This record gives sequence, C-alpha cells and structure tokens, in this order.
Amino acid sequence: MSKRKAPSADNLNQDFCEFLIELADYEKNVNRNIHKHNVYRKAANVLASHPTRIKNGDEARKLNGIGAKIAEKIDEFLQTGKLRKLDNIRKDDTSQAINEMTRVSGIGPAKAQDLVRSGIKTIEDLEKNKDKLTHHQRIGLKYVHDFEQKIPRAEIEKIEGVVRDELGKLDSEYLITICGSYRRGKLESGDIDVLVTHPSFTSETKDKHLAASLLKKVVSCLEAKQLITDTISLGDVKFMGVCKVDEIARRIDIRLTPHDQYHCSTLYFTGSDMFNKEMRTHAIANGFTLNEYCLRPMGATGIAGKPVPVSSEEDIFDYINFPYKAPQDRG
DNA sequence: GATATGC
DNA sequence: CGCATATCA
Repeated sequence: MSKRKAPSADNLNQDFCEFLIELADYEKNVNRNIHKHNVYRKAANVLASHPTRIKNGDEARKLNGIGAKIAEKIDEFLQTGKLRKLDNIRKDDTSQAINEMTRVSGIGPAKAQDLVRSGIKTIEDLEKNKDKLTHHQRIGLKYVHDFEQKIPRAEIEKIEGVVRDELGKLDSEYLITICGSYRRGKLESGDIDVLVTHPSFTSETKDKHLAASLLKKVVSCLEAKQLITDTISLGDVKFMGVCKVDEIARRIDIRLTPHDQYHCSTLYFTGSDMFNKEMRTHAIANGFTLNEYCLRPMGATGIAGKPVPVSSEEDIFDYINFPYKAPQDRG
C-alpha cells in the first residue's frame, strides 16, 4: 500500500536544496537570468532525489547538472555552514526591495525591477505612486496584507453557500464546484477557485457571446449580492477578482467551462499538481492523453482521437483503469 | 503582435 | 506548463 516516495520527507540533502532554490529565485527575480535560474533548479532537483547524503563537492560534481561552481558552494556550505554569496544577497538593498515589490499581486520580476530602478522600494512608496500601477496591481496593493492571509475552510464554506444560493436563484441549471485545496479537504486555502458550467454552453457552441454572457451574469449577480468587491480581470471564460464575507478580502477566480468538459476541468483544478502528473502519466501508459479539457485515446499513429464522453470524474478514472480516488485522497 | 502576470 | 487576460507597441 505504501508505494510512493514522499519527495521531501526523505531528502538527505535538504539543506543544499534550500540554498540552491534561494539562489535560483534570486537569479530569476533580481537578475532576471532565467538560465542561471534553471541551472540552480536542476541542481536542487538532482540533489533532492539523490538517495544518499552528499559528503563533499567532488561527490556532488559527479551528478548530472552539478558543475565546478555549485560543487564549490557545497564545500563552502559544509565547511562554514553558510554561503557568503547568499549572505550578501540577503542584505543587498536592491534584492530586498525587489522581493518586497513582488508581494503585490500583479507585480512580477519585470515590474519590480522597473520600480526599484526608479527609486520605489517599499509598499509605502507604492502608495504614493499608484499612477505607475496597472488596475490589477492597484488591487494587489490595496489588499496586500489581506491576500497574504490563509482562508479558513469555514469561510469558504460560507462563500460556497452564498454562491450556490444566489446562482441557483439566477438560473437553476448552473453547476458549481469549488476546486483547489478546499475540495481536497484542506483546513485552509490560499484562494478560492470556482468552476461553473451551464448545459447551454458546450465545446460545440459557436456563439462566443453566449459564454461571455453566462459568465458576466454570474459575476454581476455576485457583485449585486456584495460578495464580489473588485474585478481584476474579466474575459469570456475567466474572472479574477476579490470577494469578502467577513473582515478579510479574498482572492477569487471563477471560470466557465463547456458542459462536456466540466469533469476534466474539476479534476484538473482540484489537483494536487503531483496527483495530476500521476494521473496523466497513468493515462499515457493506458493509451490515453488527458488534459484540463478532455480525455482522448491515442491512436497507434501517435495522434490523439476524439474526446471520449465523460459524465463524472469516476468515468475518467475508469477509462484509464486507475482506482478511483476521492478529492481528499488526491494529495 | 509581444510581453508580463497569475494559475 | 500552457492558457486567459491586460497592457503597450
């Protein structure tokens, strides 16, 4: 029964991995050097899955993806318990400022660098320079502190109740599932991921205004009920925004998916990521290809066939001959 | 049309 | 990780 290896629980080289990941993030966010970022990530990965404790740099060098420079760092870390390069990065003003800016939703490495270069280095600086921010970034700034709080399960249950009641009154044919870690039974979540479908909207639907109007109706309804307080973005099939039932503002996403793709979508957006990977691998092994839209048989030619009809998540498991797992067991 | 961001 | 959306060129 206990067959899977827990990736980090038995990682004998955890401490190396931690500093390599910190260096990787630094290269990506501060130096905007995606290549160095990838090099450090690769090194961290190979160490994480190495079955024995690395004793010195030379031993590490033998591993795929670790060269002279990283080997040196491993030696320094083994001998002194730290890395001078990392200490310097940690106390470097620019890199601290860039990390501070990226706390705001909508500010990524590129924008953060821009801001810091023009002398904007703190959240308070941002308040005085709202004119330099996009709509998304202004919302992110308004709620930086709120968005850093985890959402208790009971609060999502309350939100789910409101969504079901109000959308039910609006049109009883809407189907609603709150996915993510909430659906997996977690006691707290980072945000709220709502999936919605309606029988009148399928992957065959030609009229693209139909989807858009179905989603917009949902959003205006929840705005009218004062559940949704802000909109970050609203397209034909995806809404990103803010909702509030208690004191704290919460990030909420609502996506509208075609009726015939609903179960593949709930499966995908429920995760976990690891579980999704496992499931896809299993699908391939059984001659299928699985994504967030559909499950298709793989022809001998290596080209995917027509999506198979799916009327529940269980169907997907059945097709690929994978024992069913309830959402709580998909960790 | 390209780029940034989030998921 | 590829896709949806916003923003700017």
